Amino acid sequence: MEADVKARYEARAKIIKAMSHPTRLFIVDELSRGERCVCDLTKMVGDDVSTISKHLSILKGAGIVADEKRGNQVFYSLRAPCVTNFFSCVESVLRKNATEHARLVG
Amino acid sequence: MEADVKARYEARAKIIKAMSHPTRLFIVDELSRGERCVCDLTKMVGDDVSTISKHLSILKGAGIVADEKRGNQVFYSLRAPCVTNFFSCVESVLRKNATEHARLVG
DNA sequence: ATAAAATTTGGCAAACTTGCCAAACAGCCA
DNA sequence: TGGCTGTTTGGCAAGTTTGCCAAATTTTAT
Repeated sequence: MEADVKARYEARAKIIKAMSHPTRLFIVDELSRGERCVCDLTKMVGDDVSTISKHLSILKGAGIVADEKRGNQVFYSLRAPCVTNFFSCVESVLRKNATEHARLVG
Repeated sequence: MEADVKARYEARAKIIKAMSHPTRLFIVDELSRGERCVCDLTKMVGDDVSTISKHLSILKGAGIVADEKRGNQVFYSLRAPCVTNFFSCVESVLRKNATEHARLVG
């Protein structure tokens, strides 16, 4: 594969990779309902706040979320709401997988 | 997060994770144009055939592609063509990132 | 049977990811 | 100022992913 084509797929993969973690997917789903501060997300997920902060910085680095500081809180919001569209496709794959599995098991 | 909710996001993440590699993304893109044998994909990507085979088994394990053996070749095809929809969103994020970057650099 | 072509599997080292803790940093208020 | 709350960063150990090679497997052809 030529270097420029490869670079293109690497750039694309970086964005998808940012979504490829259960916690980050949960965060994206939650942000689709409106902005949330780090403290809210931390309470919901239940991991250490430093862990949540790092997940958020990965999403931000990919350009998927935006952050805004207000007072001593940081609010995150979806910068690319279209990522929400991934869910319906993913759900359809999961349903198809479940059906196939049921068929094989009998 | 409750165990069942967590399991749900893990299942979703597994599918997105399967797409989160440049080579696998290329393969999905290529398969959107029709089925391809492992040998075709290997030539296009230029990695070792065992590497391509492993990427394909990850995509298959996620339920994204299907395989069919014909003669001594194995043909892969998209089992979940909706994953192709990811690309337009990813491209829009990349464009937005590029614009933002240009703005910051001046 | 034997060989050749296509694909998968096992194994391994290098690189990357994850999630916790502790420490640093920033903003607010007494 | 000092302390408090909210967030980010550095560091690290454990786990995961990647991509190559060599070996095994499967199918076709001689």
